[in-house]
Amino acid sequence: MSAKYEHKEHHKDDHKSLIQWYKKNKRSLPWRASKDPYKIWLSEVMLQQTTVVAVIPYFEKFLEKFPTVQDLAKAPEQDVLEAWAGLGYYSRARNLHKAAKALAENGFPETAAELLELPGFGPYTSRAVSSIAFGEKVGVLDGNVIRVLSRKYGLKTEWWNNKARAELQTISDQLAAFGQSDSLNQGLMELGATVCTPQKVMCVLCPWSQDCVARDKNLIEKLPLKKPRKQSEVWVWKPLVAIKDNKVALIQNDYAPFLKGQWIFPGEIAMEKSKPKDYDVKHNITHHDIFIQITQKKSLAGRNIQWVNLKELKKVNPSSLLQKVLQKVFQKVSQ
DNA sequence: AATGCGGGGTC
DNA sequence: GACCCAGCATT
Repeated sequence: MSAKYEHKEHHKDDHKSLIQWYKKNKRSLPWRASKDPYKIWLSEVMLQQTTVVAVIPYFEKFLEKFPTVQDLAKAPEQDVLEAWAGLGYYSRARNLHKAAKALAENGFPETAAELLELPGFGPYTSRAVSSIAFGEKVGVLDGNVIRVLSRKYGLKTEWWNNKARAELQTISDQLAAFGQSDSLNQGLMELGATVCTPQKVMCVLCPWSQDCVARDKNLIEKLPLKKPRKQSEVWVWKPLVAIKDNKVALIQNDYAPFLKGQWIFPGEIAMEKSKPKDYDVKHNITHHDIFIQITQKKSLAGRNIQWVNLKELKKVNPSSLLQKVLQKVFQKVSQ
């Protein structure tokens, strides 16, 4: 054990104060009303890169459509994607569906190690489901937990590096090992989401504020360390948009550096030094800043073209990029 | 180890 | 409008 953790030994009741705080202050959220592993899992996957506010309506609707893991397993993938449309990161939905097929058959394994074998279950989701639904004494490590632990114990951990990240995982595991790992893990995340936030930190509400290294040493703004970022690139995309009989012409993307292999409008794309003066729509995919200049066509020919009904578009490609472009096209028409 | 995947929030 | 955010799969 490194010297860094010895600090922690001085505060052996950290887990108790956090759990007590969580039980008193937790928000009432739809997925907290149940111990059903399916619902816990669904919420964790939806919450992976999305905010609580955005997730709630999707979560409710999704469960109306697919009330059990068996319902999800037997649904066509396109229906699952449609229910996910707007949430982003659509491979999450595809993997959710794949895993549902295995889970519907055999039921949920109750340990993180077993869950980890399933598609879409990484270290975080496996531990979240096993601890929250089944009480396994394993700690979670997500962005919230990284922030809380880095500050509380004053750790300058380069958490994006796997080896360094393992140190934080160890601390989280140690806290969970005391018991009530469900409340402990959710407490860590709740604290990070509501009190120990990236900005406007509310230490006055924190159960750990009396013994927080970052607070003592005025390091709140410095921790956690920031991951170095890849510089963003400016791309100008000139899609050809042809609409006929409520159908739109798409090709399988072999020319743009984003959404590879997915059905998008045909057209041209180029990387530029700076953003163009005129554009119709702007979209962002990771480090691609995409400036879109739309060309409307009366017709389009080519053997690779697929004409997709506008009502079915979200099933073929749920990305909001296409929705944004079409919205602009209809806006132009009505002007 | 590095890259791709999207949408939303903040200032 | 510029900048920030992060879990999982793939390569």
